[in-house]
Amino acid sequence: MKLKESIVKNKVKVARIEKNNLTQGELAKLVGVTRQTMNLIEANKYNPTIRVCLLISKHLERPLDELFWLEE
Amino acid sequence: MKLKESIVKNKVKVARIEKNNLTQGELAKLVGVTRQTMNLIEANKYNPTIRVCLLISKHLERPLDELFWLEE
DNA sequence: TCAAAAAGTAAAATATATATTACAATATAA
DNA sequence: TTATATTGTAATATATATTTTACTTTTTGA
Repeated sequence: MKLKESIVKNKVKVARIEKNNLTQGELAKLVGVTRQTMNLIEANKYNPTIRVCLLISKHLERPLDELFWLEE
Repeated sequence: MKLKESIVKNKVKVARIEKNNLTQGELAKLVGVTRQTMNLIEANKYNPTIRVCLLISKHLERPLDELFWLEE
């Protein structure tokens, strides 16, 4: 069975900058992933796990539903 | 770099039953995953992707933040 | 300007989410 | 009861999230 085609979009980059001007590297470290992973997430290049998303949400102090959504 | 140890918990099962008494199989089909995947998610056996979570959220009409959270 | 920091990106390796198949255990309805 | 639907679970295979390493491009501050 195949997943629906819907694509996940996010506003992590905006929220990260609004949060103390964090760098990608700093946020990645807080969350516990590599900077490259954070970079790809911000660029909507893939589909992170809910644990990573919850940690991003926690450190940026923004609700999940505000940070991530389905496009189309 | 290793992920923090925090574990993702969810209340998909409760929300699924509250939503028209959906079965695991029916929800899985709506979301586009197998029943086994849905079963493992409900049992907190692993860490689904944000896309699957967003699709669950959509079909159960519950916000992500209400369905999934970090424990400890 | 210019140097340093931050961000973008890519290839190969690894870890793990998800599928597939199959069967056992439990709930439900007749 | 008993048959059937639903749920729990397990082994193996596959797809993809994430890491590692490394380099280029862009931004920023002196």
